[in-house]
Amino acid sequence: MARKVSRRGGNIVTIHDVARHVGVSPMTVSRVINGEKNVREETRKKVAEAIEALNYSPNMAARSLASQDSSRIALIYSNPSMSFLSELLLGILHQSSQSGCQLIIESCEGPEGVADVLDKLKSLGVDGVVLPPPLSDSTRVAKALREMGLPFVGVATSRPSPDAASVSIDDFKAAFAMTQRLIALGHRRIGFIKGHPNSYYSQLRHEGYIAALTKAGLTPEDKLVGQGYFTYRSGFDAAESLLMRDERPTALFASNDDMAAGAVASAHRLGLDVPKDVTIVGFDDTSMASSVWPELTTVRQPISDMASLGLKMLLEQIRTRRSGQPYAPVHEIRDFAIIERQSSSPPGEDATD
Amino acid sequence: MARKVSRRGGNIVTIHDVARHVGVSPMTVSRVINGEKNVREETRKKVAEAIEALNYSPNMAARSLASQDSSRIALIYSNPSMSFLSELLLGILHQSSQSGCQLIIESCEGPEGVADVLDKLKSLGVDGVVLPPPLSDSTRVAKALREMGLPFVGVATSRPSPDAASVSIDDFKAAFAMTQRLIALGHRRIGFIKGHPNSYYSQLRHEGYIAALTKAGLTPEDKLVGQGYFTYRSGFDAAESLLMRDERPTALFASNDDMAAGAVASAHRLGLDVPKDVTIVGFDDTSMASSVWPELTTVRQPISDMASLGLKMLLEQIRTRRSGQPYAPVHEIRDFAIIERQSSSPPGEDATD
DNA sequence: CTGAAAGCGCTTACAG
DNA sequence: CTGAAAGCGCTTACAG
Repeated sequence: MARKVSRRGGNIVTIHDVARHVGVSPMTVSRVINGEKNVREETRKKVAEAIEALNYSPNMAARSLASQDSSRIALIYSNPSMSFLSELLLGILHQSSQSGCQLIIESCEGPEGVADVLDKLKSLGVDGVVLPPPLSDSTRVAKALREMGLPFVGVATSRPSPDAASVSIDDFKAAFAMTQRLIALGHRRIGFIKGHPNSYYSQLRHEGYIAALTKAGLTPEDKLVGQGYFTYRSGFDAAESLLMRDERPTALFASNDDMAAGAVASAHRLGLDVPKDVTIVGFDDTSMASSVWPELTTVRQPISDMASLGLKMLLEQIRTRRSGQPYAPVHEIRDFAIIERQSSSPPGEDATD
Repeated sequence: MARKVSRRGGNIVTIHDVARHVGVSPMTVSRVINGEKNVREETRKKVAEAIEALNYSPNMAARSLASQDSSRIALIYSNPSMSFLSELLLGILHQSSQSGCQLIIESCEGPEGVADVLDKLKSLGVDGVVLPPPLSDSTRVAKALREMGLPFVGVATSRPSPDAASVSIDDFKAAFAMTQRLIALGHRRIGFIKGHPNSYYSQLRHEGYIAALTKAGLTPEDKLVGQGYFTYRSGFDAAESLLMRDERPTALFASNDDMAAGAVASAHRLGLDVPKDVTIVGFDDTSMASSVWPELTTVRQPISDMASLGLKMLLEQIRTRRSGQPYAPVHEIRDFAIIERQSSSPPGEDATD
């Protein structure tokens, strides 16, 4: 019975092998695999055991060909932080290998780049798009996608498109929580370094900072707030002017890790110890946060999980649409976490013990 | 003729549509797509035009199902730099979406982790493995894979397994070239920060530095060499002791970017300007190099290309093996590039103009 | 140089 | 609750 060996040398276990092993039809095995309900419990169990015993694993190609469910998903990105991107990719890949969808990655530089990439996606027959920041916040991109009739999901968006799915954290709440933590440590003069002005989540983080200060009975002061642009250099510069004030802040909250790292460098250059002389905290928990020294206390976004969930939601959306049912966009909010590392301590003390 | 609409709502262009459009058989179209030679030039051209006109793009699932060529490729990694990983992933993804192979990503922590992951790969029916550093340098992992009979490729290996494929740069030559560049700038007292002692490429880079010095008639001095461990902190510490010497080096060559970034921070803390007082250069061109300020002059490895090529080679290897032909492992060497940024200049001058 | 037939491993749509 | 048939879009292995 050299059935499997006809074309190929190997001996892959197929759904037929499992079926024969149990004494049922391939159809029943298929049902078990896909978790359909109308299978007798006893049958299901026997099939499951056979699957285990034969070490069967479904052929994704066959499955997606047969079910016509082979979604081509594009991930388009433009100029994100590399470490952000890598976490995102990890999550996406994890999910895509499970879902058996085909992934296409495209980078688009500049505003014209986006149009070109969108054209390309169309001709590639893409079924859906994953959008990381800053694209996920672009109303222009959202509009274009909508006009193309292409489903999409925004990952880590601060301004989710109302008619598209999204996964994000609550930037306001996260900045609020981090500021509260700083206050709980005993800090009263807390500086803030804003991100790029055209980014909405930068604004949300700033507002979270203000709100926490206010709630604690502290007065937010403009002179304790510096303008950054999410870059190391901008964090360096902003921190420098903040730290050279007569009444130096005892803590600095930079609204991303690159700026926080720049702020640490600036403090060092001024002869200040971190965290002994000044506590410096970041936001995002990118690899930068744990690369520099001292390692940065920061707010962690579970990027990888968010990306994985985002892709899953997108796939469901595509399936729903295909079946002709109406689709109600889902906006998921994931939990953030405050990660304490060596760059923070009570004012005037050293956290590294 | 509602053929395509039978099961699905859409109207995907298939090989049959193209065939009908041209007036040939699907087989001929298939041949054109796969670049087979036995097709008349005229026919080929007409088919190519139809493909263009109909905007046809082959269905990967069908293709890999029919050709039995659907390879499951695993990428296993352990503790690499995130920015390295993201470049690698980009390259791998680019290639895998073109080749239509299924990608599985597994992280393995620690030496036991590797064994577990390998077990998992086996039960998953993986056809080949991509190995980034430091796994790509592990003789243990190579041996285990060999015993499992699983083809693999090492990406950015300094010590390629003789019987497995690999893609790398010439670390010795790259370090040699960077050191020569420093000498050409006018530096004579050039310090070096070594990487982790158990890493072979760290050693190669050190040897390249020594060789360039020697070739230029300079005497390599042990006291100009510091021991690092590839981390920011270790670069910081090593640079500190190097820069506090009486005869301070005018340039520091750190054998990766994280250490170079740490060295810059250390210089700043000592009140030294980079590059005016000391030139500091790195190696790898990870995102760290362009995140910090001043941005780092460094050696670029084309990670993404290397990964993409590596996967391609692996796929070829699998195909060759399947056809029963003998496989001769290929070791590809890619070109590196010296990237000049703001952290280097002639001694005593400022490069940022 | 070109094509008709059979098959890849799975699922959909029907029957029972 | 279970199964026989047909088909997903492509390629392999033969013929001519």
